[in-house]
Amino acid sequence: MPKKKGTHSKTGQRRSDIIQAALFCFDEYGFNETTIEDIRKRSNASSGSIYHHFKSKDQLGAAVYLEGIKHYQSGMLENMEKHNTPKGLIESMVGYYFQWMKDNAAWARYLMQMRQEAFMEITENSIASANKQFIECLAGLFSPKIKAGKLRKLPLEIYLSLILGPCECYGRFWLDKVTDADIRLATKEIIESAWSALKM
Amino acid sequence: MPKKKGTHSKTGQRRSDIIQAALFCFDEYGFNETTIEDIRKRSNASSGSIYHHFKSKDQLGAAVYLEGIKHYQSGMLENMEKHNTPKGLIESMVGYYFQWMKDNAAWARYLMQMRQEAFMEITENSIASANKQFIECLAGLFSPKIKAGKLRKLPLEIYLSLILGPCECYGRFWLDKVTDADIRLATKEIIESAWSALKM
Amino acid sequence: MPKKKGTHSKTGQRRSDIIQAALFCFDEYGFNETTIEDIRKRSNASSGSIYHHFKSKDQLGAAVYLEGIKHYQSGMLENMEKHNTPKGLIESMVGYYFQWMKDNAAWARYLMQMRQEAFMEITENSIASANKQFIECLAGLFSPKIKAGKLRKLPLEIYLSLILGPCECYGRFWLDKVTDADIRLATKEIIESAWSALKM
Amino acid sequence: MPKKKGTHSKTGQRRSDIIQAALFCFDEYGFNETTIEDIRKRSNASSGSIYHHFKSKDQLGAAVYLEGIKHYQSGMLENMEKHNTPKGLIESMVGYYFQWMKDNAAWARYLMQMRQEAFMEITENSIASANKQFIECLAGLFSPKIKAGKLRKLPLEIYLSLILGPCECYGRFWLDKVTDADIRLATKEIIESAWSALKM
DNA sequence: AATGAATGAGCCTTCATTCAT
DNA sequence: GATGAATGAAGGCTCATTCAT
Repeated sequence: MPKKKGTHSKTGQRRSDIIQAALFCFDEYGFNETTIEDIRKRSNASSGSIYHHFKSKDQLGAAVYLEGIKHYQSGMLENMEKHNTPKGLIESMVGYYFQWMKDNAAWARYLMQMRQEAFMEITENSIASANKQFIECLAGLFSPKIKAGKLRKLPLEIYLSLILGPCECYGRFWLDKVTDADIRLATKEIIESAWSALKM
Repeated sequence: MPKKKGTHSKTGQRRSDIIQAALFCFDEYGFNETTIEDIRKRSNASSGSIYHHFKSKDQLGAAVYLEGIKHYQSGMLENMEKHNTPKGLIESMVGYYFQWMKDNAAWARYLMQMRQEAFMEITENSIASANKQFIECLAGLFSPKIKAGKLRKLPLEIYLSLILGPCECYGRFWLDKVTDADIRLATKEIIESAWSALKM
Repeated sequence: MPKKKGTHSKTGQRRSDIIQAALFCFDEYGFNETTIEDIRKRSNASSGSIYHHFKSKDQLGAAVYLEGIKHYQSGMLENMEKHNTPKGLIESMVGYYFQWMKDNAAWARYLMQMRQEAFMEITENSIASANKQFIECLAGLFSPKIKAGKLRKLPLEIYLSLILGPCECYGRFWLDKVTDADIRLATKEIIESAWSALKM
Repeated sequence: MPKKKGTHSKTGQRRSDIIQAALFCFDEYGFNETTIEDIRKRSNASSGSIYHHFKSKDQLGAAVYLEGIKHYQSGMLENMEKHNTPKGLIESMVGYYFQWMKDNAAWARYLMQMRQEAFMEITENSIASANKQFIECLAGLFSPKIKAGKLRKLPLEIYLSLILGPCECYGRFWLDKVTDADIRLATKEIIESAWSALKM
């Protein structure tokens, strides 16, 4: 009877294991410093198996990235739709940002770090289109409030900068453990700051 | 059979050339994708000369980083000291941030990208101590205003997040040319947002 | 686009080929002058394959060394056990020494040359322990004869110096072809010299 | 007033310092592992100065070697001439061997280790001719005793093997501190062994 | 689907050596 | 004679990727 490392053709367990192992390693050592061998060890897969599921290391990196932003973005949008008031949108963005960050610290760090990487090109724009769609959804949520005169008419980039910019900055403090960061206070202050700037 | 490219024992010209060449390449190709050969070509130095001035590629990367933050941080502090009023501090931070970013786009991109890298360890904390000193200077500037009741008493991380967080976020849009970003507008809005949140 | 040169998962043929190629090169050019490329060419392995089997060039050097002394030492002990009389031990040591040297000239040169190298540290004392065991076995063979009053009671180092010291010295003459060395004569003389010094 | 590291055009102090520093490093790290930089540091000379005195690293290595064997060989011959009797020659060789080894341990180790190196070629046979001359002198000392029927007629290689072979072997034990080696005993035993083998 | 030995291009780094001062 | 920044050839080693099994 030959070896078998796992049983499950359909579940995609192996694929999922590899992604989790890769995320762990990328977070621990950095993407470039992580070798396929590292991922192999942690996932209990063979290097051949990794290449069976992902065309290349970059593809794997992109897959991890894509899985991360999809999770993050869809969750945020869901959350915003539940609190679809002018202030509620802002509150839910900030609130969700920190919540997701705390629940998915490794992913949060990875997404921040990889933002600049040349993944767009590799994934044939899966990532770019996810981002684009996210932006459009956000626009779709804010737009009615602006038209209704509840929020100021400003470019979306300003909205994002005032709402998520501080979150990212504070989030990095928290992730780096540079501070014993009081996320509750930050949440409150960032919301107030953005609300006072964006409300009509 | 070495050629000599010029002499300059004292000027440190060679060292400076290498740093400039490295910055250019790191920005153009990314740190990991840049080879010593790339830097050699662009700096007109030999690989041996590069290693004469920097112990390793990582050390060179750290030196570039350090030079960048020192320039950025000292400039910002200088600027703030010239506008040492409660609102002036905020205005000069935001204003300087964008000004420096526009004047030093390559460095700005490099500093953002490399933030997470393991340079701290290599430089024996030159970077960490530069950051620490910067933070302390900022605290030293804000503290009197807070004590005088002109600004709210909040952790410095909140101050930084509300002032520089949006700058970074918007700056990234600008650097990525994702938008035809109106920096003037962003400056105004970020200042107002932060001021309304931090003023007493 | 790798070529395959042949497969042999279990046989360890590749590993063995590399050791043989390395020994040849080390003997021909010297350890330091031998490049991995030299060994690669001669073994028909890829450089990657060499590093798959040996962690480093030093490790490879140590593996060659270890294989050599194991062969030499076990053969000598075997031979001595077959001639386990007071004089027989001495005769078989000297006889085997020269026989092995002639049959394994490259290895003999390599062992002599590398004796001082810092291999001990690398191999986590595989070499040191092989030597220790060899010494103990020798002691185990001589000891009964000494206790039985057939051989003089002297430190083992003296035994080795009087028996193998001349062999090494003469062996070096032979290996260096400094002389048209008459090994038969040397064998006879060395045996007599040692025997007359060590017998009771 | 420019720097001056030492004053002495004629004494050859600098050259001598470099040789001493080189010997120390070669003994400590091995010839190949020693860099010019190591020697530079220890000798307080500049790399340029080292190359002013020696054409190359190999030349320096050879110079150290040559200085060593000249010292060793001339001392041994001197000593033998003072005890120019059949047994006296053997006694003085063994006695001097150990005495010199103890007084010049670093040199002794270096000479043993470098024996195989390709110095001959570099030094235009300075070493080879020193060796040749040494051998001839030895032959010149033993020859009369052989012709006078006081010592057996055997090839010089046998003489050397029986007298110096054991010395080297035991000397190595001593140098490696493998044993708390009793040199007095070894001297006596080696002399007796050689004498009984070589005397008529 | 899985395995892991094998591949080899490529890169960082070392270090003996040179030479303008 | 001395200096040390500069040179660049050379080589050890890594690691993403392949493929026979």
